[in-house]
Amino acid sequence: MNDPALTASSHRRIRQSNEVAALRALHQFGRLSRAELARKLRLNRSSSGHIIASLTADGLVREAIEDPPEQPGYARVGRPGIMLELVPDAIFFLGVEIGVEHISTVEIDLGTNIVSTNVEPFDGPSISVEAAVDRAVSMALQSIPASKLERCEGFGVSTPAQMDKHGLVRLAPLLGWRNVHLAELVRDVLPLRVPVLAENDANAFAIGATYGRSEAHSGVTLFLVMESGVGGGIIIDGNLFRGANGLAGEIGHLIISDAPGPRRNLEQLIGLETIMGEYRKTSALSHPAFGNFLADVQDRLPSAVSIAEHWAKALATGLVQACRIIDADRIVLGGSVAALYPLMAARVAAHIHAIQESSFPFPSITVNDEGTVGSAFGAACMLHQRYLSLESQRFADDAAEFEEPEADEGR
Amino acid sequence: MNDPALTASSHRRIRQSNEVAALRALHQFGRLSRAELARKLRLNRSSSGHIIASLTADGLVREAIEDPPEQPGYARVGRPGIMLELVPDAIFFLGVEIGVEHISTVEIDLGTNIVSTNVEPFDGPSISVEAAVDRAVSMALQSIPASKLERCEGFGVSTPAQMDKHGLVRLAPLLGWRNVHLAELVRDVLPLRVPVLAENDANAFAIGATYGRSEAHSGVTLFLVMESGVGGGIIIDGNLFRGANGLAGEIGHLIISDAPGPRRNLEQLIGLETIMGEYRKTSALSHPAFGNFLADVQDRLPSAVSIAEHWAKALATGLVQACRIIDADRIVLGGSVAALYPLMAARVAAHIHAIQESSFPFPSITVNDEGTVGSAFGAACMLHQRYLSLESQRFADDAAEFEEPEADEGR
DNA sequence: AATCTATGTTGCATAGCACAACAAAATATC
DNA sequence: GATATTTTGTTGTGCTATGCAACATAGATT
Repeated sequence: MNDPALTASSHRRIRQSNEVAALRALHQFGRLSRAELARKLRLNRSSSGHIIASLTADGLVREAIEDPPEQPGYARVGRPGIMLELVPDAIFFLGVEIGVEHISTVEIDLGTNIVSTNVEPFDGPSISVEAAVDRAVSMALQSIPASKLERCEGFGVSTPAQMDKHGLVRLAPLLGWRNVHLAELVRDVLPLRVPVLAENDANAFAIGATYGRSEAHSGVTLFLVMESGVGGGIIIDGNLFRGANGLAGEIGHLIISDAPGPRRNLEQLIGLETIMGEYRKTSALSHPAFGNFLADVQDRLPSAVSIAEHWAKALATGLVQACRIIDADRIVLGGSVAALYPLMAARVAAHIHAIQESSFPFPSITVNDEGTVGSAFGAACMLHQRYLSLESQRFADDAAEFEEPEADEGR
Repeated sequence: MNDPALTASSHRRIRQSNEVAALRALHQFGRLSRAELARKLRLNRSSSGHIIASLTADGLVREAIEDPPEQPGYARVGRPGIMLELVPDAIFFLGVEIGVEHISTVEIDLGTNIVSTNVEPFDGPSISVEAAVDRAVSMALQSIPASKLERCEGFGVSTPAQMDKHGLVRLAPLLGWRNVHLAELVRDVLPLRVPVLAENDANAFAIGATYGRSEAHSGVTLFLVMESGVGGGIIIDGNLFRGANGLAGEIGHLIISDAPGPRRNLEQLIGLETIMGEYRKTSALSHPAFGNFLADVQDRLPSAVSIAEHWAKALATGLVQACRIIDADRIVLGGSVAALYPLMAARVAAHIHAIQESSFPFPSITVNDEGTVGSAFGAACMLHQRYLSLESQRFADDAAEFEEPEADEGR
């Protein structure tokens, strides 16, 4: 019923769709002239001009002041186009991550540049949802002057929880939440009437790590976040693939039951705690850090290398299993444990080769080195993505009537 | 560049998009009045009327002659609408499956009804690609009168092979093919200028089993085909998810390495050959068939039950692994081995419960009882789906200019 | 029979795009 | 250096599909 493919185009919709396409093209390619835009969007130069005029009037696009640095060989015949660009500070989006031990907030602008961040320690398990939301919202708004607030166009929350696409948390074991409507709670507290989205932290991280990257714009990206827990997310053609319950890509709970004894899942084999638990047994240091472990691996200390070898094998097994099912184009590793991968890449590759049948291709593996605010950044990106879509607030004139006149089975 | 989301709507595009939406709505809901259609498509009754007029002129839609059977309580106040329906025999699509031991062909109409089928034995491994294609095409066209040929709007091929979305086969181990452009070969042989698509047999089967089913229209469906081999396909929101190499859902090659010794993949644990190999050891019959095995399981013969129990456990393990990654909404089992599932459903459920962590939901499992032409039917459905999309031949007037003026990175 | 309600059709208004023509700004050519 | 060439941005016109409102129609309701 609400199948977007079944919804008709109308007149307003055409313009909306084309304005959105123009904004996305500018976001994706940086700077374009009207004529270049027209070619990319397969429409007439005159239409392109009209659309740009609308967007300029709205303050979202402007003509770039300085000329692009004259790249050698870039001189083309004909009248040069006037470069257009998004106005970065036209609007902004906020993202917060309510973690177990900290809350992080991020402000990004229309160009998805990080404007400011804020990280504070936090004791998740001992604090109620309401208090956590209060804290997160006030942290996010803290550095925003009142005059700027109205330019906020979205608020995203990420947290380690199973939740549906509406932001209803079914279960957050690490925080002790159950059946709370996180997105609603945020909407209630937030002194702004902007769209609010909530998402699982690993999914949000995956969005943040891929959003705007042209590599991830098409194809399948499997993203892994390896900390004490191991989460994951799948990005298909630039969009998060949530699955039925938002659990798609939760690769940490794959069963890697090579060893006899109790079943072990991937998280228990490649997570930070396992590594450090093993490492502590062999390290000479009294309070070894992960950095010490990395150094020991680099120095080829046998005890450390042995731990890393087990890690590499388990990781390889998990990735092969995942790729048998989703056939990814690329794998991106994130989280602090990902720093171990470059040291072990050859071993992981060898294990992959040994495990999987030779006729299967295997995607490239890269490491993501985002800062500590990756998940909050991703939450903010979700709203940037939404703004650059037909669900954008900019087209909210008739959205009020779209209040689902008929029952719909979700998803 | 060719991101469809970046392609602008133009005038022609509006009408095309709305005609397509109308056709899809009629296909999905069967019969609708103009007013109902207008509501579903969120457009004005008058526009709905215009669109229907176009489609009627094209012979694709007609007013239903007999009134719908007066369902009790269905009498509504106001002038009753005139029911519209697709004209089933306005056009048709052909699908062929080039299997290892047989070739099947199917003709379907605009209502995705099967008009005719044709199955012949075939010795795949000993025959060249060209000969196989020749044979398949002539079988498909065999029963079509020449006068009807021009109403053909698409030709689909399915075969057990790894291939890209353009129909370029990388490898077909069972048929001994390598690096052949299957879709091109068919286009060359086919005496029709219609779209040709090729797809892996399991993927095609998955499309056929879900296409037009409202359940599969949204959400994630994991489809398993269990014969001597075990293939699979993933349908997301009604569309096939191919992955990077068309291998998404190839769950048969998941590694289920519980037992020590050589690695065993799922196919080797739950495939028909394994079951029958074990069964032959215990059966009193000299040439036992799968049906005998099913009967023995039903009769609770210990030796058969033991085999089935191993099957159930391996299946459960594979399904849990798959759902950890794609978080399916539903699982559909197909192929002849699927007949074993109803007898073992409780055991499979018990294993699933034992294997996976309790906090994870698990989708429903159903059995698909399509005939033997499922894969050929699916191949034909792919072209039906294409026809009911903006890539439809009906809009080919400008498609010729769309010849990719600039390099594009595929996918 | 009169009223009500929803459908299908028709005429008109409007919005947005394509097209063509033109001025502008650069390179290419002699 | 003057002219031709190429490409860009703009402007005016025409077309097309939708929206809107009015009306006739066909059944149910009273």
